[in-house]
Amino acid sequence: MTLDGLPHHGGGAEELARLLARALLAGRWQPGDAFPRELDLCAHFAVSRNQVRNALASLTATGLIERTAGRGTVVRAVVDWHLLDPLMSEWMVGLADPDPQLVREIFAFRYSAEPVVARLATEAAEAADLERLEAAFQGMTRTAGEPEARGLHAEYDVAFHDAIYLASHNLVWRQMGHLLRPSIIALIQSSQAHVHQEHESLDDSLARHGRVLEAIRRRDPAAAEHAAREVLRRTAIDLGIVDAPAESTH
Amino acid sequence: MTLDGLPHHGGGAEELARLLARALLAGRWQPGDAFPRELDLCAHFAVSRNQVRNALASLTATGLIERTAGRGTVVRAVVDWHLLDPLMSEWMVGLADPDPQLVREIFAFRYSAEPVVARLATEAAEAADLERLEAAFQGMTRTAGEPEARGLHAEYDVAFHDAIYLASHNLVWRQMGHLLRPSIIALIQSSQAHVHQEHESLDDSLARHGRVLEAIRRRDPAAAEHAAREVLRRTAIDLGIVDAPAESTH
DNA sequence: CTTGCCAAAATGTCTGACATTTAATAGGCT
DNA sequence: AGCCTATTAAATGTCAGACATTTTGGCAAG
Repeated sequence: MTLDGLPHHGGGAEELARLLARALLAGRWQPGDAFPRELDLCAHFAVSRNQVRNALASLTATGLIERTAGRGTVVRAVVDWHLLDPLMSEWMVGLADPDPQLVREIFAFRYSAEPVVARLATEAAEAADLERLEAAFQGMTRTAGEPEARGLHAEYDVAFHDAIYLASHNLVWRQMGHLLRPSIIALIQSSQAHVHQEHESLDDSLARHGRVLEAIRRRDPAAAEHAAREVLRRTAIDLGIVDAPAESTH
Repeated sequence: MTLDGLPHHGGGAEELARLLARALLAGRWQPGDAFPRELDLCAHFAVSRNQVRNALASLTATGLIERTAGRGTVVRAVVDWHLLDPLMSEWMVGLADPDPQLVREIFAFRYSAEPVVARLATEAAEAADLERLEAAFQGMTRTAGEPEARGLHAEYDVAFHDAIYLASHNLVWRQMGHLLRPSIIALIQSSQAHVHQEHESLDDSLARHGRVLEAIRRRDPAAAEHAAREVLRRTAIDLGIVDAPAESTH
């Protein structure tokens, strides 16, 4: 419950918030646990109480902690976290050891949502949206298989899926593009672990992405929905969420 | 651009934030406009700079405004708003004159999302979820048609749809229950306006809700998806988003 | 055993001064 | 005139310290 082992930081309330948030996301405290007091944080990080209070305000706003006058600060349960807050997504990316349960939940959401969004995109996409999809797909193609461009490839991957959400032209759906980055970053970290069938997997994934693009361009709702689901099915395999390609396509 | 006409308030930064947020949501300022300065807000509302800064921090966190040292505070565009932030939903409920475009966007989202969520619910619902659905549905039935219980009926309506999201047992989907309250409150305000075919509409809506419950209880994914879509189709008519029941059921 | 009071500890608030950033402005030089 | 620079003004950001408020627990009287 102490704050031993937390790294120091350069400066600024934002970075302090990020640091504490990542410790929380990594499971450093359990739900219901007492969080360090303001003055202890001030002392440990050598910052003013202002900075600490600002940082804690961010954690409160994202549902990570709950503060009450007189009682103190306690850590909230995972179900109370505001997973759709952009700040939260920012804090999740590059997390060394993300909670596999959380990764699975986010993926399950995407698996159910993205086919619908792809369908919407066939109806709402305009020229600019198609260009964005096209550019992202070509970026993916260009960087595929180059080991040193792994990060860049992931960025194009994020851009591709984000472009689908944007193409839906719905204010609510497009908010959820934030979830993509942590989800996809987790994917490449996971696939870095098991280096099995690297080439097959990538080619297959690329082809499936291409079919989504094509379906949206043809404005074929059923095909887009199906293709998006196929992309995510491939991703599920690579993430190790489903261990075998034993499932049929329908 | 001034703050004439803004009502005063009882006290507390939360209420001040709520007040300013509602003014923003009501379109009091245009995107890109300059927002009042801290000291002006202090003077107008007779509160300390602390309270003002706390309130503005909330508005910043929800993407309503953007602040930069030296430049000031400017109002952000609607596409930058964090519509999925619980605070935002709280601020939206009971808004006197909600932006019809925004209401339509939120409804379009629900129309595409809830059928999928209902399908998930058939697979993931447990006993407690069915009880919650059942209780909400019976509450809706009990309060249907009673003019003085209009607000209570809306609450049961919210509870019913929220129960669907909860029954999906997915961390991301259940976050979106927040969107329901403003959406459904807008509905009853709208239906208060045109008092056409009050009884028919309510009976029909109730029956469609019942079919969702039944489908989830039977664990019939296709039926649940279809029934949820039918509920929202009814709602679309009542909201005046589609003006006629000219569309076929399939 | 209960009740009430008091003290300790935590977060919340206020105030005033100062720091920093940004934009506009005035001035001098070519 | 035109341009570059230094200054000023105006806004948000930060700090430090004292004080207020809320909650909890202990202690003592009944």
